[in-house]
Amino acid sequence: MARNLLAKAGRVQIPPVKPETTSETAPNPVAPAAPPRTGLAMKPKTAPGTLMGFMANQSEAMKENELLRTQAARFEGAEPTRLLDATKVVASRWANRHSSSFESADFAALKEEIGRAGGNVQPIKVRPIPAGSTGGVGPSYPPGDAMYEIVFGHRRHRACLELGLPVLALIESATEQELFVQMERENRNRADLSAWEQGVMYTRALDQGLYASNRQLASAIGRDVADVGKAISLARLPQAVVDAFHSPLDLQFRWAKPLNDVQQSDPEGLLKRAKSIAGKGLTAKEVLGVLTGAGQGVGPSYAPLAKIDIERDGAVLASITTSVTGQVNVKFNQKLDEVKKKKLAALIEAFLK
DNA sequence: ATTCCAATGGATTGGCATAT
DNA sequence: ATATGCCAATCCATTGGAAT
Repeated sequence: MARNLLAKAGRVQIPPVKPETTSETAPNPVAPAAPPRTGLAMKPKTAPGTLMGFMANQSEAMKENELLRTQAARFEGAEPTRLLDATKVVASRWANRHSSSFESADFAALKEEIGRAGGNVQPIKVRPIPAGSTGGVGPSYPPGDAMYEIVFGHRRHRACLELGLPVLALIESATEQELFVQMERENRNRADLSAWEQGVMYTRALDQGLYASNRQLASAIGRDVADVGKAISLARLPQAVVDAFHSPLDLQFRWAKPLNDVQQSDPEGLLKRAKSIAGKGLTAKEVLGVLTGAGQGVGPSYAPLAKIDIERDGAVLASITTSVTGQVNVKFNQKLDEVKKKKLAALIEAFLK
């Protein structure tokens, strides 16, 4: 399993990434997450056995040459961390952060921490935007006015920007695809990017031709194509459907299928229901239940989620619950003897006919 | 020119394992 | 209990070559 993943990653020339640690400080010419990859030079020592075998057959001179190239490549395009004017740093065009990401308690805590420290201790990563070129967003920048595009660290940058502080950044050149892959990996390693945000990022990359297919994209970022597909289908849901949730960040991977089933079978009904509950303060699961048309004879029956209690003299004897996937569970709050169980089985059988 | 067929690539689905 | 990651099986569409 893990081997499989490594093989995939190796094929698309992505060196293993170890998560950044908070102890990292400037200057650090070697980006931990992104040694530039150029041809053979990027092959790590931990490459698959086939490569090891190949290397073993090289002459000493060739091996030394290879080693030097590898070392040189690690510094190629890399610069030490520097304090940059936060206003000279822009989000990349692949930026995937929804505005809610900057309104959460998490972000407030991060901002406060950065404020206390007088800046971000853990550097963000940026790449220079060539003067006169169109950067990640917006128009081109005048020559002489150095601008940078964020590879990762959007939240840290945003915090510094709002606090009026300079942002500590590691500057490194990167191609469009490298930028995308690094950004995606960093975000996913930090596990703070929602399914929907991931989908938006992937959708953008596909729409702009960065990758030709879901499969190629998934392979490039070392992810399963199934999960990429789920994220994308969430991101492609109509805006009204996304708006029905308190925040798009509430959308879960596993809801992609039920929502898309309804989108296929009853698009008008879906939109109607979505608009009718927008801003009503329902929980995400309740929204899902309404959107999937449970109990309305429309589309697949997913999740009416409300619990039904069967009571007598004020005591709950049994209750019926429904899972998000539509499984109905009946729980008895008392023991049943064999006779009653058999009777129940017969009742259920007759009921399901 | 048309039809058939196999190979290939891409996407979806459902199930299982693991983590939280 | 739920969310997530991973995978095999399956379906679908496209492509290219062979046969007619």
